[in-house]
Amino acid sequence: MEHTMWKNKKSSLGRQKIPIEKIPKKSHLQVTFSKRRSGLFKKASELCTLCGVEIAILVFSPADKAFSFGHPEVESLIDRYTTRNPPQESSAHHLVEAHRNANVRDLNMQLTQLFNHLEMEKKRGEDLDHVRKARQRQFWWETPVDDLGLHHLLQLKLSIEDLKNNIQNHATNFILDHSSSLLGPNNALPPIGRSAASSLHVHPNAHYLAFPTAYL
Amino acid sequence: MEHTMWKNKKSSLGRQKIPIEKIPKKSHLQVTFSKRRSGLFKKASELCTLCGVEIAILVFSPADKAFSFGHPEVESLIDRYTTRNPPQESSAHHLVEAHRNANVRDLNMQLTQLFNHLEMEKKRGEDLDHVRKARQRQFWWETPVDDLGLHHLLQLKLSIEDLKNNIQNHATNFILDHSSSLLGPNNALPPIGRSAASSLHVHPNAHYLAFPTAYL
DNA sequence: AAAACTATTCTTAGGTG
DNA sequence: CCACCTAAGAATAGTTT
Repeated sequence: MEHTMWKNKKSSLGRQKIPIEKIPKKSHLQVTFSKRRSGLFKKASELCTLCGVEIAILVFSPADKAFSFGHPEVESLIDRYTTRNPPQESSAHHLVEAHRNANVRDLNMQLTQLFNHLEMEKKRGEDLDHVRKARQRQFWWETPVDDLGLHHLLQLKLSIEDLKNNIQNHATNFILDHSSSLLGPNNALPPIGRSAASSLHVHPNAHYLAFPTAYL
Repeated sequence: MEHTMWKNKKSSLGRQKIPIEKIPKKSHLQVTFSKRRSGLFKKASELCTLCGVEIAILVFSPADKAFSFGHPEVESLIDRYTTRNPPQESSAHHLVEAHRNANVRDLNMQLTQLFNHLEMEKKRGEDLDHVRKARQRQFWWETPVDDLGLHHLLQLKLSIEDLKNNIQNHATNFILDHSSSLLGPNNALPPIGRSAASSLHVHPNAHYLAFPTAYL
């Protein structure tokens, strides 16, 4: 049977050392990606178990496919993360002050960028977490996260752009008309912060907003 | 010098197998957490380099300290993830439907300008990052994000967050006041979305940003 | 394209300074 | 806390089925 089993020829050279740099061969890269990804997720799960920590991992392949690992759940951990790196907001009356003489352009500019981060603030809708919770059960790290209705996303994107313009409009009018007063305590409005942008981002990788971390 | 070198006593038993379950001893757990966390981040970084993928990792310790790894950046990856998993859009959608017809056109113009500005900011950031990258090739995940020095962008971020709250408040009032009606012929805004355009849709080079690690 | 197989490299538990 | 050490255990590159 063995064509080359003469004497002690090894059936495999075993693991070879490879340089940590981009793998040129595409097929090879794909295999490595697969293996190492699951290795990474396994390590993560072990760390979760051993140390009782919570971990979320997001991976975007070169083809822009998304994979994720999350214990207990990606969504809730993202929420926690974004909550902790708080946008450091000012108080409501400060806002009124700031925008009393804001013009349309400023609003527009900020509004557009707002949408890049709007997702981060939609965490009020925790209802969703419950829905998702049921989905992943065992070997959660093996679940590809990718398949979503692109259709739906595009639709949503349009809606949001419309919304953006409308809000702009009304905000302008509002400011002009009642150029003072009327801002109650913030935080009154869960619903609007809930919108999603499209999968076709307006920002490739956009501005680099980083907050220095100061945990606890 | 060797206190226990008598005969062939081994100086170490080497790695012992441990069960994958919560480590009971707290001090021990902390050490393992430290070691394995950096191991995990190293694996992630290797995967990034080898396969050209983008990865974000969030870790919350039992003491609720946050650690993160991000290539190119945690925030932008989170953004991408949440964008692709649209949480839900009921309320926003209603709002959108309610205000289909706005004076889209001049907003359009402004937004176009806006995007140009954004491009500039982005380039600035990339340039800065390029410098950084040249400086630090290895172990970039250990690089604190604080010295990014994108003062301008941080400032911008603040205004965004301010505006966000402002808009929310305005929207709240608006919704309360005109809680229905207002429908009209739609008139979408092709230019501003420029989603399909994607002229700068590939991130040429990543940014090596990570958050400094805190201690348990 | 996925699973099995190996030989090798890599990671890390346990210890010391 | 960190860096280093040792050697056992794990992960995996390359190959085969």
